[in-house]
Amino acid sequence: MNKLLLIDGNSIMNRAFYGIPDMTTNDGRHTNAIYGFLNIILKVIEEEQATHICVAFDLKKKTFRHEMYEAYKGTRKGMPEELHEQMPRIKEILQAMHIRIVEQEGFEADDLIGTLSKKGEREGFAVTILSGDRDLLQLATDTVLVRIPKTKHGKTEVEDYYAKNVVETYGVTPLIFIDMKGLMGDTSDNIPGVPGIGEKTAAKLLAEYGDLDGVYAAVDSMKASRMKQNLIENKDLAYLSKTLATIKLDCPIPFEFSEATYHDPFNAEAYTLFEDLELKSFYKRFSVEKKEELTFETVLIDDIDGYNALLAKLQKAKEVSFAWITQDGEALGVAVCMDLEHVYLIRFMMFITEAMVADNLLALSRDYQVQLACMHVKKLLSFLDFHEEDAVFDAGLAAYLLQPNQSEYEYDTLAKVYLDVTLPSEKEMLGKEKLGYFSFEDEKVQKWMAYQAIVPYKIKSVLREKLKETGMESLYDEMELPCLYALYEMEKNGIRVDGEALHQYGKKLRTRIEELTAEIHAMAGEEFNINSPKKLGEILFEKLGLKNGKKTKTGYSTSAEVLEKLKNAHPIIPKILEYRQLTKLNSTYAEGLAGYIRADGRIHGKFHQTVTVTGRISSADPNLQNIPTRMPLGREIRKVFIPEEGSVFVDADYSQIELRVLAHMSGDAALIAAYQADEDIHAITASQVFDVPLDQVDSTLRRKAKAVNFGIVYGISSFGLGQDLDISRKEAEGYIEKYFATYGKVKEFLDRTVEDAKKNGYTVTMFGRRRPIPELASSNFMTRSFGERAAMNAPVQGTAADIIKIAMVRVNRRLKKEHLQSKLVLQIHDELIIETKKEELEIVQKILVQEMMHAADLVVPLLVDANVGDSWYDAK
DNA sequence: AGAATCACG
DNA sequence: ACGTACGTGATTCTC
Repeated sequence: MNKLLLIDGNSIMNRAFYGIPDMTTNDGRHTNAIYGFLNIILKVIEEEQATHICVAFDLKKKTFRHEMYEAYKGTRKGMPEELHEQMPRIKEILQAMHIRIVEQEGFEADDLIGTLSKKGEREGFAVTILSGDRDLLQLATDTVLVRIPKTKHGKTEVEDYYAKNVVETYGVTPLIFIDMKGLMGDTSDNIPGVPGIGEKTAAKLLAEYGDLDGVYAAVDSMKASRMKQNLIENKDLAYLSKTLATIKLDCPIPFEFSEATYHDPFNAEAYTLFEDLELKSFYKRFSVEKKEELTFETVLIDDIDGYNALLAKLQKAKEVSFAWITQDGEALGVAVCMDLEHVYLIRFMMFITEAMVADNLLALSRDYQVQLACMHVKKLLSFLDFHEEDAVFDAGLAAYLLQPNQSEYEYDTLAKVYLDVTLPSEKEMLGKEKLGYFSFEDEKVQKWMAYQAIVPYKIKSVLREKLKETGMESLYDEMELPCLYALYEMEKNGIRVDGEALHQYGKKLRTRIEELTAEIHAMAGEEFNINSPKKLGEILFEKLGLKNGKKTKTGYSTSAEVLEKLKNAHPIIPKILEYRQLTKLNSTYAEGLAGYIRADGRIHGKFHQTVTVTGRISSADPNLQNIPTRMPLGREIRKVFIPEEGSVFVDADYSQIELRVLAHMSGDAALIAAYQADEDIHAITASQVFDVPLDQVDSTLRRKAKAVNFGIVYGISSFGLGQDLDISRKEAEGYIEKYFATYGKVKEFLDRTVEDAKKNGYTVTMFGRRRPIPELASSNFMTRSFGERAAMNAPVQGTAADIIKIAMVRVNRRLKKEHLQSKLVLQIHDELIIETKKEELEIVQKILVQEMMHAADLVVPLLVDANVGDSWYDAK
């Protein structure tokens, strides 16, 4: 039997748009609705095994029913621009996929679907209607199925309705469903209905009187009530609503279903559109061979003569790019490229050893003046002993500066952005394949290796050019590229951890956790998983009946913020708070860190340079930038981070670097004066904002002022500040106004920053680092507001990040140049830690403090606090 | 895979 | 009227 699928294009696009987070192509075109739409319809097409498909759309021109509504109540809201721009694109895609589009001037999509469904039924199709709009339920019959997709916890589930299911759910038949809409209205569909009548009442009335006419025939005999009054007063509205809700079944349809067969959707034409919109998850559905847009020849080098001949050519080349091919920390070979026609794949083996090739590559840079390029230099340094002076071009790093909001910088992404070429990703090429000696003979593996060498070769000049254009060339050459070597040092050095002490700490925690678990279960009267916010919420707010079920998203919030307010409501609350704290310390730190201690007794975490949008470094595996310090018990962990024998830690951190940067960038005289006089900035702010003489500022006022200062740096909002200080929005508003009255130039600076960012699409730090903020162009208030706050924060946070990068580079250089054995071990955003040989303590501490203080020339001093200790705990 | 929570700057 | 502080990463639970 032929299956006809009728899709309500507008409503599904709408659902997809609001259900899927924003997605854009690299050049900023929105695709979330298209993506969601295709996902839903392809899923349904597959389930239904549809043979014929029509997608109906509304045309822009207003229809009769719209006009009736607008006559009733103002103008209908248009769709947001981000959705609007996706409409022509989805139609283009459907066309390319040979899916019939139905549009008729003067008719809405649901009228067309109604008509088509009747026509389909008459012609013997099994008809399925897919819509996000419950209005369409009136079309359900014994054979016509109406399917309504719902997003539940991120997953799309589809509700199915035949006529009998409509009766089960709403208590009325699909035809009477229209009358029901007439009575109850539908806010999402802009149908007014009769005031005071909702789903329950409407169903009751219709069950009793049959239909709308029946209700009104009997209205006079009803006993006096508010409802009766409403019915009588709004009779016209009820009938208007019914007309609004009635779907037409007699539109002209100028084609036959034979012209709507579903065939060959994943063809070459469709592929180019999917590719253009970067809808990668659909690529695999296409069987068409991908066009090879990067043509080159791979040459396998696996004998010494071949290698020597290649090496001779490389030594005469001007530019060479390469990729060190590794798996699980083991090097297999190297891909090399010195022209656009060939990629040489050097396979490590008996006579072509890794060490030899590594030496030869280093020599290319050092002895033959060859300019080298590759993708992720820091990852290579454990194999190739490049130094800062070698100036190997890092395509990934350059691409990060140009677009720091990208999630990764692998060859396929770089090729798409800078060459407009779509290459299969590593995952697509290799899957879960394990590489080995014979992989060099596999064509796919060869391609994968080759891409990693040829992509940097091809894009290097483009990246250079763009860095110049955007004024970020010196940022790249003088800050980011050298910084990578300092970061590598820290990764290589690692930090020593006392494993036994860590174990003892964990043991102490676990003992207390067991006690707490028992106490909490006893108080709750049952055993349950305290780690499950869902279960915990049920226990607290249902079983124990605690009042504050206030914050919800997918249930009750049980965050510390909420629990803190309930502290005195029930003795179980403080126990839970303590339990939370201890389990966090145990799993993330005590147990988590233990797994990272290597044979050398040290933890070698990773420092990522191309992750944050603002220019900061991030730390992972493990994250060493969020080791506890704020709470005493958590802070204890820092005692297990210790220097090796004969060394101590020197720990130096900037004092309020972001506020100082703000003072400099805004040029605010009051703020600058305060810092130049080395005043307590939070106390000064308190005195100004709260109109209190400086000597009468107590700790509470100072704390509040500190929160205001933080708020300024974060892109102040009265709501956020109010939340943080637990005061009213109004009160917070007052603080902010007073702050800006005191520091007028700061306000000017923040306003100017947002304005420039809106104009340019990005913010800029003192050192030229850009952060794109596409959210500023959003038509969505919330998204745009976020963009504004981010714009206020980015130059400040970013400049601070720039400054400490400069300091790191200079400190690292001096340690090397002065042949010191001390080594950088950690960077925590405004803090640097050096594991210092005791005999070098004096000089190293001086170097660290001096270089940090003078890393940037601001109009206010950059103050640095330094401490020495036998553990991280003691050095802070 | 994503949400909730919480550790840091 | 909209519903929020900026920037990260790890763990656990839930789907």
